[in-house]
Order: sequence, then structure tokens, then C-alpha cells
Amino acid sequence: MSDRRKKTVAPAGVPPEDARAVFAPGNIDDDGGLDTCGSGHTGEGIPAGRPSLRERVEDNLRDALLSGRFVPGRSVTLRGLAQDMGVSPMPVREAVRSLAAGRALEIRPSGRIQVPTMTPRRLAEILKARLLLEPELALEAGRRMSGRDATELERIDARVDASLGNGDAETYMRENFAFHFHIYRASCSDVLLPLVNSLWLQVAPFMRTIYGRVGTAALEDHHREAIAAVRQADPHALRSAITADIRCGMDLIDETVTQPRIPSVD
Amino acid sequence: MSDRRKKTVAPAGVPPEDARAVFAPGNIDDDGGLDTCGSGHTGEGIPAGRPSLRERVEDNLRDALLSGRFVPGRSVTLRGLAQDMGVSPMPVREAVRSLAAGRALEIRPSGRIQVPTMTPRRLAEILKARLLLEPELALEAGRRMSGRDATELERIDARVDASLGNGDAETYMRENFAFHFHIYRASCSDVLLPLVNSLWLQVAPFMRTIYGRVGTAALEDHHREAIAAVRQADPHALRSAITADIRCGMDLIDETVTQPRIPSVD
DNA sequence: GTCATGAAAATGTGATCACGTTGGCGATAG
DNA sequence: CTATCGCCAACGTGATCACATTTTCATGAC
Repeated sequence: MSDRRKKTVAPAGVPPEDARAVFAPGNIDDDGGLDTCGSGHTGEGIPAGRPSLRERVEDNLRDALLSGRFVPGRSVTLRGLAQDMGVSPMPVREAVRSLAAGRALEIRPSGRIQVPTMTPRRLAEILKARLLLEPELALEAGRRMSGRDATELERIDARVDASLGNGDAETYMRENFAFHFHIYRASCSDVLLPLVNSLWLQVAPFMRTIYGRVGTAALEDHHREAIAAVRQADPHALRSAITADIRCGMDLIDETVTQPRIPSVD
Repeated sequence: MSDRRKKTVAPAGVPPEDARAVFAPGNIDDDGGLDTCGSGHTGEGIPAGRPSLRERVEDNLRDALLSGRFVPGRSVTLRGLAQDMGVSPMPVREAVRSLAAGRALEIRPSGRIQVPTMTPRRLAEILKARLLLEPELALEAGRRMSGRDATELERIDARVDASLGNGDAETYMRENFAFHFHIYRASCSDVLLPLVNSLWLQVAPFMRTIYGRVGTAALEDHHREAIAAVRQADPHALRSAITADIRCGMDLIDETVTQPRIPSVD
């Protein structure tokens, strides 16, 4: 109950701080993300062109954020990340700057970099923003998705359920992200999609600490409703399913972070 | 009517391209922007800490974008901007990367940098996003603004009207931005505000070409309604005024870009 | 035992250099 | 006069270095 930080709701005192095992040294994985418009196919329309080093580093950081390998409040350094990934600090600088522009990383007044901490106020704002944007994205996506997309969603959801059974929070977060953004990408929105992506990057590290606190067993989602809506080509049902799913995840937080009540969204 | 580009709606062929007079050489102006929460005062709570070179460059670029000194499709270079501002290419790289992360600048597959071009589809998406986010921001802001804010808004709106009379599109855009964001900042939203700011940065260069096409005389806004709503402390009226203002500006585009009809927002 | 103090290690910033690639543009052939 | 080719200037990328600032931690005083 005696937390050194004033109104930070996230980790119980920024616990590990040792953790250097976020990246395998010298390992730079490339994994496609945030393609403009999937069009239902799994293949890529553009052969990736130039896989710049900066891009790879940024993707790695994004994945670390989205899968919860970065704990809120954790400080990261340019040279440290560079060494972990086996590159010079240069591409890391640009990647971090790019992420920081979307509030996915925080640059302290001193210039030091850290994973943003969460406050009840900020969490409520993110929830509001998600509820404003994601259902709209889902509605538009629902108009463009096919039965093949429903099948793909089922495949992803199976992995979500499996990771829930295993208690593998990292895989759960990655697959849950994949589920939502397979839908959102179908909207072919170049404007809303990056905004929503930014919101996920901001909230993901905090969600990870929540899962670490309550486990993944208690998680329930509305993925099946969403899949059914896609299969029946019912955009409004898909929209409702996504809305319910977002509220569901946020209710979990509301129950977890009991003592500092999260302000309702109106 | 015969445009070389396929579906780009913006400038009539990327006209000037000579323009090097966007920045005064060696001149780096600092101008506060996007403060977290104005709280109605004009002063700054934080004495700005470290005015890093990168920050100054980024602010300059932002201002150039928001005031329309950058034409859509115009290509910019790291070394060129660096020379114009009298700095090394280094801080420009990070500033450009930061702006590009918010889609305010576009990095072509070749790596070249340019001001993004507009398409009817993209414009419709930005409109939808603005209509989703900005009224909500205004609603929250309306709950926190005071009579002193109304007075400040009147002062800004006077400058808006003056610039409309002069036909000074740059000043108009800057002051119109100041008007809207004086309201939005009052919402004290650290999440929605950057998202909306990103949308303005994306649409501003294109708006500038519109004003250049139809002049500023035809512009009408709902600023007076907004000011009245603030003075009467009526958040919902402020919300409505902002919604009307956004639609108004977009209708102007709809009339200007006649042939490709902008899809309604549903 | 607790707090202040100082030196040393480490951090972000900015500048400069080298390199592979791209884009513009003039020369040349048709 | 138009189209094609090839060259060269200019670009972004990444690496390395120097520097001012900050953090850290061990030492010492109270």
C-alpha cells in the first residue's frame, strides 16, 4: 500500500529492472506488421522493398511492447538496446524517437527513455479513445471481410484460447493483438489504423502487468461473437462484439485495480 | 481536369517545387505548442527545461506544416532543411522521423521524404476521425473552461477574422489552429490531444491548397457559437459548435473538389 | 543508522564521415 | 522534336566520436 510513486497505478514499484533478457543478443527478427490493407490474403503485395535496420529495430521494439516484455516504468537506453540487438545506437535512436512520437515510449525531461507508466486518468482516456475508434474501424472492416477472414480469425482465436490455457501471457497478448488487427486492417484505413495502433502500444505494457497480477485464466473475450458476425457478414454485429470486447478487458482492470477507482468514461 | 497523377486530389501538379523560402536561413524560432494542460493561463508551468535542437527543428516543421508552407507532394531533404535552419542534418533526421511516425511527413520506399499527398479516400477518413475525436475533446474541454478562456478565444478569433479579411491564408491557418487547440488543450487529455494533433498535421497542407484555390473570403466557421458556449459554460453546446465547424470546413472542400464526391460519415 | 557529498560511469545529443542507392538531367540516337 | 541511355550530383543510412549532463554509488559526517 505504500508505493513510492504518487499516482502510478501500474507495477508494484517497478519490480524487476534487472531484466536484460528482452532481446536475444544479435538477434534481429523481421515480422510484418500493420500492412496497409490485407485484402484477405495472407501473402504480401509488396516484397518488403528495403528492410532497413531502423525498421527492424522498430518492429522489435513494437513487438516487445505489444507482447508485454517491457514493464511500465522500466528505463531503457540507446546503447543497451543497440547492444542487445547487435546494432549501433544509430538505428535505435530513430526507432525510439519514432515510437516516442506515438507515446509508446516516454522521454523524460532529462532525456532518459522509459516505458510509460500508467495513471488511472490516462487509462480512462485510452479506454475512451479505443471505444470511439475501434468499433468504427470494426464496422467498416465488417463491410469488407469475407468467410476466409472468419476462418483466419478462428485460427488466431484458437491460439488465443490455447495461450489462455497455458497461462502464456506473452503469446496471449500477441495473438489477441493479431485477432483485433486482422479485423481492423480489413477496413483499409490508413488514418484510423495507425491511431488505434498507437493506443495499443500505449496500453499494452500496462495490460501485461494486469495479466501478471490476475493470471490469464480469468480473461473472457467476445471473439466468438466477432467471428460469427464476420461469417454472417453483419458489420453492426461485429461492431457490437468489438465494443463488448473492449469493455470486457477494461472491466477486468476495473476489478483488479480496486482501491483507486478508475473514473467512468461517462 | 487532366491531372498527371492518378487519384491525387491535392495540388494542380505539385506546382512550385522551387520554393526554398520556407525557413529563414539560420533562423530557429521557438514557439510553445501542445502544452499538456493550459489551465486557462497563458504562462508556462514548466520553464521549458532543455530546448533541444531537435525539438526546435520539429516545432519549426510542425509550424510549416500547420500554416501551409509545405505543399502536398513537395519533396524535402534532410540536408536542405538542415541548411535552411542552420543546423546539422542530425537533429533534422530525428525530427523528420518523429513527424513521419504521425503521418505528417511521408517516407517514400526509396527513403526520400515528402509532404504527403491527399486522396479523396484519405480525406474522408481524416474527416471521420476528426468528427469522432474532436467533439469529444470539446465536450470535456467545455467542462473545464472559464470565462477567461472565452475572452482568450475571442482574442484569437479576432485574429482569425482579420486574416480572413486580409486573405492571409498562413496566418488564418495558424490562428484557426490556435483557436481549436486552445479549446482542446483545456480537456487536459494526454491521449486524445496528440491523436487530434496528428490529424491536423496530416490535413493542414491540403487545406492550404484549398484556400489557395478558393481564397479565404468564402470561409465561414462556428467560432462565435463556440465562444458563446464557453462563456455560458455549456459543454454540449461547445461540442455541437465544434462538430458544425468541422463539417463546415469539410463542406468547403466538398464544393471545391466537386467531381469525386466525399462519402458521408454515416 | 541516516543523510549529505563527491567522483566516476553512463546517458542522450549533435557533428562528421563513408557508403550504396536513387533521381535528375544532359547527351545522343532515332 | 522525341525518346532513351548513362552519368553524376545528391540523398538517406549507419557508424563513430566528442561533449555536457545526469545518474549512481561509495565514502564520509552527523
